[in-house]
Amino acid sequence: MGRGPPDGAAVSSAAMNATPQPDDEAAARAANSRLVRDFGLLIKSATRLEQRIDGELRRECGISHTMLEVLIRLCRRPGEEISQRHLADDLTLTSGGTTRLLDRMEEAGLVHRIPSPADRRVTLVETTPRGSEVFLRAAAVHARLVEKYFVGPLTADDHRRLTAALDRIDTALRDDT
Amino acid sequence: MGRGPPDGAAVSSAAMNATPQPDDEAAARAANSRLVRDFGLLIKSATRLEQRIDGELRRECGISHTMLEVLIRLCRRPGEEISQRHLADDLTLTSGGTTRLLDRMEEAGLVHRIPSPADRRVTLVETTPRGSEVFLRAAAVHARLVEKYFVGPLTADDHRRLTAALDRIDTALRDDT
DNA sequence: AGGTTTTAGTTGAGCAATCAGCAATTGATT
DNA sequence: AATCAATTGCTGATTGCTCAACTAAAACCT
Repeated sequence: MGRGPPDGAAVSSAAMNATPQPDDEAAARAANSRLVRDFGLLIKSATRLEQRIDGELRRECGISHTMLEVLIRLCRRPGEEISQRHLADDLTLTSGGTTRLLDRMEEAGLVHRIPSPADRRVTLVETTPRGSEVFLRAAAVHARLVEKYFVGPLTADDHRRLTAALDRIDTALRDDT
Repeated sequence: MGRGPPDGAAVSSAAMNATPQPDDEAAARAANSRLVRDFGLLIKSATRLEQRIDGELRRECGISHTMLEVLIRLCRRPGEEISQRHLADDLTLTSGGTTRLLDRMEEAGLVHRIPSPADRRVTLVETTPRGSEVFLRAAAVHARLVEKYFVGPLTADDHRRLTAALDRIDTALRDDT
């Protein structure tokens, strides 16, 4: 009653399809490749993780995970000038997406925009006091979830190696184009 | 003219905000936490990776990464009965999302739906010959990218450990509700 | 100077997902 | 056998992004 197919029965329906294409075998081989599965796992677990934290943040703090990422960057070094462009690059968003994200955050009273005195094209983004406050609550939720799903299942060594590996992957991605 | 703030100047604008809230310091501390950054890296690198492969697949094969994930599952064990529900769970999609995803794939001639003879609520999904064919081309693109960004930057040992770690994370996520 | 090219941000249109609500079918309870 | 609960897939409305076209400002050439 385990996971594997019970050998014969399940295969019957597709066998009626016509001549068993030579493609089918090749496709089955490709689909069962180790790398394909591993890669899928990376994407899937990251997606699940983000969905989980996003849902929890929305429920408990009323902000999305993306908004939290913005607040993280704005709170990191208070007073540092951060432009929309900079945020867009850092968050892997387009400039248009960033515009509207900040529209929503501004409307929610979490940030405000200030035209840069040095360059009249750029607008700088700052947290409001309310932004910092919401961020603190969100950070607590975040910490709890990270603890549970990211730290809990891993040894300290695993964690260190995982981070290092991701960092190399991320660097490779950024360096290319 | 480097990256870091030139010490005094950048801080001035925020300092005018009012009384320096005690929150600000706490927020800065939280934002600089090691875990926050590591977690962000996981999400970000996975996102970038998926965007990259998604774009390449669309350009070269005309399908999205999500569609590829569907084809992988349908080709893995040809003849195995796979319901929409099963796909939805496996892809971390809602049933509504799956319905429309399969609508598009059916329209593109990649899959077709068959009502299950055993349970008239469920509809089964199969690849068409064209689906297998497209999958083969997509798998080649996929393999090239996985090789470049997932295998290239890592040693074999890193890769093995990374996968194991992700598997534990994914399991923890699934086991919890 | 003066004209071209690049960069920052906004906007309209479109896409792919979500959520919430629905009908049909099945299984369980009495 | 009749009801009630749970499950499957579909649909309208909404969300949050992308892409492409646009304006304004700055940087770069001769």
